[in-house]
Amino acid sequence: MARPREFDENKVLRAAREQFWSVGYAGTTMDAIAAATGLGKGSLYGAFGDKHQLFLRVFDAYCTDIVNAVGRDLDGPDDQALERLRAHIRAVAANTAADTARRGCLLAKETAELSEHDAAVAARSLRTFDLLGEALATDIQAAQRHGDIDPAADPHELANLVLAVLRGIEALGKAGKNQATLQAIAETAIAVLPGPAPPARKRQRRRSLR
Amino acid sequence: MARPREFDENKVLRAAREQFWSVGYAGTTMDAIAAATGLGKGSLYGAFGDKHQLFLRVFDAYCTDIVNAVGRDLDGPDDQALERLRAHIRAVAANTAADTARRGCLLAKETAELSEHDAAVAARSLRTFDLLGEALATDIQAAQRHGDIDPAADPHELANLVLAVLRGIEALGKAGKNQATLQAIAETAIAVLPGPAPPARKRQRRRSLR
DNA sequence: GCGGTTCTGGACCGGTTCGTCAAGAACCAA
DNA sequence: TTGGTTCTTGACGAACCGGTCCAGAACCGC
Repeated sequence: MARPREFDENKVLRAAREQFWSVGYAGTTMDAIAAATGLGKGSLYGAFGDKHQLFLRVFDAYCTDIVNAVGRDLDGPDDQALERLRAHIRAVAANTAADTARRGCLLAKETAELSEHDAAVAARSLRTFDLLGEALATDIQAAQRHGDIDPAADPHELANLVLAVLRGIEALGKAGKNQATLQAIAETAIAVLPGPAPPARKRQRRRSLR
Repeated sequence: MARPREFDENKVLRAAREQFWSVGYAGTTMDAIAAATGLGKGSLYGAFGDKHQLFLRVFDAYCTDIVNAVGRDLDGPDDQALERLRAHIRAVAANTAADTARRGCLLAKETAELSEHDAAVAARSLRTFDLLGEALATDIQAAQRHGDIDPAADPHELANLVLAVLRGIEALGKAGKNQATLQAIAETAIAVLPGPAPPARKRQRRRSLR
C-alpha cells in the first residue's frame, strides 16, 4: 500500500537522546541528529513533527526508564527493604562518581534548562519526581513493617528527604565533587536514617519526625 | 584623553544575568542583551570580549554573591550556630518555594548546562560548592562546640550532607514540588541532624557517623 | 579650539538554524 | 504491470547567530 520506513525509530530516539543529553535542548540541532542517524531531514520531520515533539518523546522515554529502574532497585520483600534502600543510595553515589564524562542526569539537565518556560517538560518532570518519591516511600514503609526503620517516622517525608539527597548528589557530582565525597554523603545519609524503634522512654526525642 | 563610557557596566552584567538565567547560555543571544541594555553590539563586544567571557563574568559574580550570602546567614556566635543552620535550611526551602517564576538557581542551571564541556564553568562551580560546604562545616563545628550537635559526628561529612539536601531542594523546587513538600523536606532534614551528645552508654549507636 | 584617543551605533558578513518542499524511490493491492 | 500511497533525500528559504568594522561622536590635555 505504501513505502515502509527504512529506519528504526528507537535508534533515532537514542541518537537524539545523546545529542540532547550532551549539549542540551537549545544546543542540539536537527542537522546533527540527522547526521548522526544518516537520515534526511524530511524523514526526521515527517516521523517526529518538530524538534520540540522529538525532544518530548526522548524526555518521556528517559523518565519512564528512570522510574522503572528505581522501581526494580527498590522492589522486594520487607526483610530486605532497608538494605535495598541503602544499596540504592550507594549506587546513585557510585554511578554519579563513575560518570567520568560528567554527563549527569538528563532529567536534571532538562528540568533545569526548560521547566521554567515549557509546561510539558515541567509536568513530566514533576510527575517523575513524584513517582520516584513514591517508590522510595513504598520501600521505607516495607522497612518499617519489618522493624528496620522507626515506625514513628512519616514514610513520605523520609522518602522526600532521601529523594532530595539523591538529587543533591547528582547536582554535586555534576559540579565535579569527587567519588570519596559523594560516597561519604551517601553513607552519612544512611547513618542518619532513623533506625529501629527506640525504647519507649526514648521515643520522645524522635517526635519531630512525626 | 578619550571618550568615556556611557553605560554602567554593572547594569549590563545584571541584564545579561537575567538573560542567561532565563533561557540559559545557548538560548541567550548577544542581540537580546544589546536590546535589553540599549547598547550597540560594538560597545558590548568592546567591553566584554565575547559571549563566553561575558557569561563567565556574570557566572563568577553570581557565585561570589551566593557564597557571601550563605556566609552571612551562617556566621555568628557558637550558641546560635544550630539555630542559624536550621534557619538557613528553612530559608532555602522557603525561597525555592516562593520562586513562583521557577527560575531556580543560576549556579545549578549553568552547571547542568555547561560543566560537561566548559572547564572554566566546571571549576568555578566546584569551587563554589566547596566554599558552601566549608561555610556549613564551620557553622556545624560551632554548634558542636556549644553542645548542640553530637561532637562525635564529622562536621565536614554532615556539612556535605546538608549541602546535598539543599541542592536537592533546589532541584525538586525547579521541578515544581510545592511549598509544603519543600518545607517538609527542610524540617525532616533538621529533625534528622544528630542532636546533643547522647549519654555515654548510647554513644555506640552513632558510631557510624564517626 | 584642536588633535589624539576611545566609545557608540548599527550595517554588514559568513555561517547556521528550523522547517518546507518537490522529485523521485519503494512498496503493495489489484 | 500499474496506480496509489508513503517514504527518502537534500536543496532551499527566511530568519537568526556571533562577531567585525567603520564612520562619526564625545571627551580631555594642550
